[in-house]
Amino acid sequence: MAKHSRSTLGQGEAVRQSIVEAANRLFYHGGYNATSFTDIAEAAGIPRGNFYYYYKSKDDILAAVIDTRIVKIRTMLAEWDTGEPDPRQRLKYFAQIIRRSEKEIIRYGCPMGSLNSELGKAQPALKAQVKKMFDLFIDWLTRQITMIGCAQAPHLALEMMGRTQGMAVMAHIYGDRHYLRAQLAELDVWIESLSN
Amino acid sequence: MAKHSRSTLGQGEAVRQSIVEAANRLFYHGGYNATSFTDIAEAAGIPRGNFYYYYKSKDDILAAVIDTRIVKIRTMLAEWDTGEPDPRQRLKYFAQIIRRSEKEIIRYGCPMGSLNSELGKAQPALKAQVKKMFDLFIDWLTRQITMIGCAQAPHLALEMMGRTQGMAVMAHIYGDRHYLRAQLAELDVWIESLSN
DNA sequence: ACTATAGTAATACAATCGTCTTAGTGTCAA
DNA sequence: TTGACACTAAGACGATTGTATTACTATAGT
Repeated sequence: MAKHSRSTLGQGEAVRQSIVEAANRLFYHGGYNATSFTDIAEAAGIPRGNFYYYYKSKDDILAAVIDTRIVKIRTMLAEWDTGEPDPRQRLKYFAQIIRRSEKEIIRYGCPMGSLNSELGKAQPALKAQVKKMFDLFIDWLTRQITMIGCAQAPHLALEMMGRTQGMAVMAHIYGDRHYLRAQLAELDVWIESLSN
Repeated sequence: MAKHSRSTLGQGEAVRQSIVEAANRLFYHGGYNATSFTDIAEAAGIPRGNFYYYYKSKDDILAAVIDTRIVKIRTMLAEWDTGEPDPRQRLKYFAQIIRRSEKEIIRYGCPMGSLNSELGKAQPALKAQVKKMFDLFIDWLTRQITMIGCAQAPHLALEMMGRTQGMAVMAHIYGDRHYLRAQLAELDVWIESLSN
């Protein structure tokens, strides 16, 4: 369909990207196992057979999906680090991304948590990939809490992450917007109460 | 293999039960979509073709699995209700079942939460089934908290359930026994602090 | 002894799965 | 003009999916 593609190099890079974007969305909205090659191909607008040229297995696609998610997360956290000096405020940014994706969380749960739920059971290699995303957040949270001056920062980071996972699960099950908001408000209070 | 089965009626009821038990275990340990008819048949020790006699679809099996889970939960809660007069202590029983299934939760996550994660995305009929299990707990928790005399009991029930879901997710991701125990200890403190 | 019935065993079925191959297109450097 | 190369298009591949049918065995009531 593209009339004249960029000349010199890598016009297929756009296709590669559209595959990953489609897969990312489908994995999130429908789950990994429930999403077929055909689904991804259709969503990405390429013929099914053309797939192997870009990714040689479904696991490969997942790896690519997770890699781009990781890059996005890293970028986001880095922006917060440079844009906001107060670690406590940074933690509130973290809570803010949940508020911002309220609708999607209610519909599909947490994109990281639900992926882990599915892959963490019997696919250890894929689980390790998913864990990387969590590590990113946990490490960052730990750093912020340490900067605030709390002892037990790693433990508190896990606790905070656990809270968000819990509220995502419950909001997903009950489709309850108000519960989610109330929990997030309490999370803000919790953040405020840090540094004893 | 069974030499002489019970005479009068329903020797197939045992088979039915073994199918549900096998399916329950496999759905929990491997996930619903990742578990095939063949897997269940093998685990239950019956030929694949014999399946349709008992359950006419995979969804039917899931429904049966959830039904037996619901019966178990209902029984357990009823036992607590009759065996323990103090609602606060009953809530601690609830926390106790998590402690008791520590190993499985770390390996496979919460059997209810992970099922919802998988089925809640794009299978609304099955999601509704799963939600029934949560309703059972939420209603019971609400009743206990009401008995204690707290205002906002429904909200607190959701919060407590959310906490347990969160810790289950995190414990599953990080395989962390100590985190789980610490969180459960904090949950006990939280229970103790109820009734202002 | 006969028949209805409950349950077993084996397999057929179309559809779809993830994977892989092959033929062909268009573009650019030499 | 040619050949190399990046990419596209179509479909074959065997395996497995969930579903369904059929023939068989054993038993129990009459």
